[in-house]
Amino acid sequence: MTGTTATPPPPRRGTGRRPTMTDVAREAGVNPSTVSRALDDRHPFSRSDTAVRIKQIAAQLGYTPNPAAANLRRQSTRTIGVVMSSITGTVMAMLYEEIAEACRDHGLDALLATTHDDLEAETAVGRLLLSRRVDGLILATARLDGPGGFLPELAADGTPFVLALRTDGHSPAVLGDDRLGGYLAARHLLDLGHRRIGMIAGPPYASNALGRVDGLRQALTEAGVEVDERLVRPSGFSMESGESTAAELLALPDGQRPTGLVTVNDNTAVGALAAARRHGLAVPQDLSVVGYNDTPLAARLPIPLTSVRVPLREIGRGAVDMLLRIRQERPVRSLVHAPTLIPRESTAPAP
Amino acid sequence: MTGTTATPPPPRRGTGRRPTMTDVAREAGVNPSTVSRALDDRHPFSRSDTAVRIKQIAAQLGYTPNPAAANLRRQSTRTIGVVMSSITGTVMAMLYEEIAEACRDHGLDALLATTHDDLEAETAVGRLLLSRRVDGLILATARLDGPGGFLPELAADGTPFVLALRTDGHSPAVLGDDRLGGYLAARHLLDLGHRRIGMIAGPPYASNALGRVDGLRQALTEAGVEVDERLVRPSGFSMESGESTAAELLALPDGQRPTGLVTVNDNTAVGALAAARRHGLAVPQDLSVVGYNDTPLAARLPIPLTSVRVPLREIGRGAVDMLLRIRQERPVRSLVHAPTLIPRESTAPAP
DNA sequence: GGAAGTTGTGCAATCGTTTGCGCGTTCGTA
DNA sequence: TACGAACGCGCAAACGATTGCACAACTTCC
Repeated sequence: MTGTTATPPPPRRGTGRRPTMTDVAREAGVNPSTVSRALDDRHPFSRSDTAVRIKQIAAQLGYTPNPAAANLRRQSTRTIGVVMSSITGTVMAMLYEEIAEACRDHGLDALLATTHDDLEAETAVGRLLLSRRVDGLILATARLDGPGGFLPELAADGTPFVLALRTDGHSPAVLGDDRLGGYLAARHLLDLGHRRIGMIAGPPYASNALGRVDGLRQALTEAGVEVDERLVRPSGFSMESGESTAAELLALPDGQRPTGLVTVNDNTAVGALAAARRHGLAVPQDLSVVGYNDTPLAARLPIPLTSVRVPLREIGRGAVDMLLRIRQERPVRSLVHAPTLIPRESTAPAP
Repeated sequence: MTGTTATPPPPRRGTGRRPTMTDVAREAGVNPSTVSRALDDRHPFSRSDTAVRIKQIAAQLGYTPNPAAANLRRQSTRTIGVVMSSITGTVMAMLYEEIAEACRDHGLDALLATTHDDLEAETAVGRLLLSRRVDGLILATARLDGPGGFLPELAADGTPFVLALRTDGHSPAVLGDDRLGGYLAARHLLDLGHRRIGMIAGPPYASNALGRVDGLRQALTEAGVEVDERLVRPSGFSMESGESTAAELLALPDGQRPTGLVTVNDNTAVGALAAARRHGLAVPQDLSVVGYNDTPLAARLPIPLTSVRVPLREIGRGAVDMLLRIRQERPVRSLVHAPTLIPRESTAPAP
C-alpha cells in the first residue's frame, strides 16, 4: 500500500469513537459539506481562511476521513490492483515498490495479488481485485499465447489496465526494450571476440524473453555470425531452469560448446554459473556469462555478473501514469524504456 | 492483496451499471436484507432453499458486493496492514506471501507498506495504514532500542497488532527461534573442528540478529571455546555490509583470522563469499561460511551455501492467526518457531 | 447604481450494505 | 390441541462522506 501521506494526525488516543466529519463541522460551527470542501485540496475553497481554520480543527481533533464512506459516495477507491506472478523474485519486488511509490505520489493505494504463474489464478486474482473495486489494473503477467485469458474480459467491461514488463502484443503496455537489451548483451560478447554464443532463452510465451532472443539474433546476424539454433534454448526463469539448460549447452562436444552465454535473467545466469562450475569450466576464462535485470545480487556475486540493467523505476512510474491517463480517457501509446549493459567480471575475451 | 476467493462471477460484461444488492433483491422478489443474509455464509439462513435461489440469481446477474458499502456499515475493512522495511529482500517477500495467503484463507486482504528502514517512515506508514482503517497490523520492523516509536501509539489506541520475525521485547510476536538458529550454526562449525569462529552479527537493534549472536555464544561456551569478541562484528543486513564486515575479519593476521563464519543472513553470507574470494581464500577449504534464512539462492550459489532455514510459512500464518485472536480479545502468547540447519558445500572441516 | 458575475456556505439526497426489531409461519412437544 | 420456540423475512435506520442546487453577500464593470 501507499497512498497520500496521512502523516500528521494522531492526537486522539485511547478511548472513544473516532471523530467524523460531522464532529469537525460541529466544532467549527459549519455544515459538514463545508468541511468536506475545506479538506479537498482540489477545491479552490480549500485555500480560504475558513478552510484553514477547519483544517486546523480537524487536525487537533485527530480527524481522519473514513475511506469507506468516501469510496462509497465517490464510486472510486483510489486504489489500483497489481497482478504479478510472485513478489519473491527481486525484479518483481523492485517493480512493485516502484509502482507503489508512484501510486503514493498520486494519492493512490496499490493492492497486490499474485498468481504463482498459474494461468487460471490470473483470472481469479484479477476478478478478485475487481471485486475490490480497484480503479484500474497493472498486470506484469502478460503472455503472448492464445487470445483467451483475462485481458479480453477486462477490455470488454472497460476496466482501465496496462501491462508492465511483458506485452500481449496489443494492449497498452510499458516495457523495457528487450530487443535492445538482447542486442547489447550479444554485442558485448561479440566485441570480446566470442563467436559461439548460446542463449538461455526463457519461455516462449513471455514477450520480454522473446525480445531478448530477437536482439541476440540481430546482433549475431549483423556481425556476420550464423545463428546456431541448437545454442538457443528455451528455459524457465528460475535458477534451477538456468542450471539445467546451461548444463545441456555445456555438455556439447568441445568445438560446439558456446564460449559465451546470454541469459534471460540474472536467476538463470546464477544457475548457469553453477552449471559451469559443475562442468569444471572457469568463468570468465572458459565461459563468459551475461545476465539480465542487473539485480542487486549481480554485482555482489563471487564473480560479479555482467548484466543488462532495466530501468524498473521508469517502467513502474510509467505504468501508473499511463493507467491514470487511460482512466481519464486520454489517448496512450505503449512505452519502451531502453536498458543499459553493465560490464563486470563474468565476461572476458573468448578463449 | 488476497482475500476470499471471488472466482466465479463475471457474466455482466460490457455496458451498464454494476448490479447492486437491490437489483438482486428485485429479481428474486425479496427484500435486500434477505439477500444480504442469504449471501452471508456465517448466517444459518444462507443454507436455506431461498438462499440458494438468491445466490443463483446473484451469480447469474454477476453481482459482486460493494466492499465500500459493506465496510462502511460494518465498520471493519477485513483488511490487515503489513509493515515491512522493504519487500525487495527475499525473506520479507516470502514472509509477505505467506501472510497474504494466510489472510486469503481467512477472507482478509493484506495491505502492504514499506519503511525502507526509516524510523520516521515507520510511524508514517503505520498511521497511513490506520487511516485506511485496517483491522489490525503485522509489523516486521520491530526494534529493541528506545521505548519511543510507533508501537506505544498503537497500544494506546487499542489497535490490534502483532510483531513478526523481530520483537521489541514486550509485544505479542511470532518469531523464529534465533537463539537456536545461531546455536545450530555455530554448533555445526564446532562439529567440523572449527575453533576460531567469527560472526557477522547484524545490527544491535534487531532482536533476531541479537538472538543469533546469543546462540553462537552459547554454543561456543558449551564447547569450552572462549568467545573472541573481536570476531563478533556488528553489521547491517545487506550484501555490501556483509562484504565489508567480512573483509575486516579476514584482514586479521593469520593466527587470529577465523576459519569459520556465521552470518546473520544469506545476504551478508554472499558478501562474505565475495570478500573471501577477494582475499584469495577458498570456500570451504580455507573458510567455512554459514548463512541464515536459507533463501532459494543459497542452494544455487556456485558454492551452495550452508544455511539455517527459518519456517517462514509458520511464522506468517502464525502472525495472522494471532492477530485474529487478538481482535477477538482472546489471550495470546508470543510464539517461537524452530529453525533447521541445512548443510551444504560452503562448510567443511577446519583447515 | 444596477446587471452580471464570483465566492462562501447550507440543505438534502445519495452511494450500497448490514442489522436490530418485529411479525407471521411452522414445528416440536407436552 | 395448544403453546412456546425457532425460523424466515420485511422494514427502516444507520454507516460517513460527497456533491448538485440554491441562495446570500460581495465584487466588478459599464
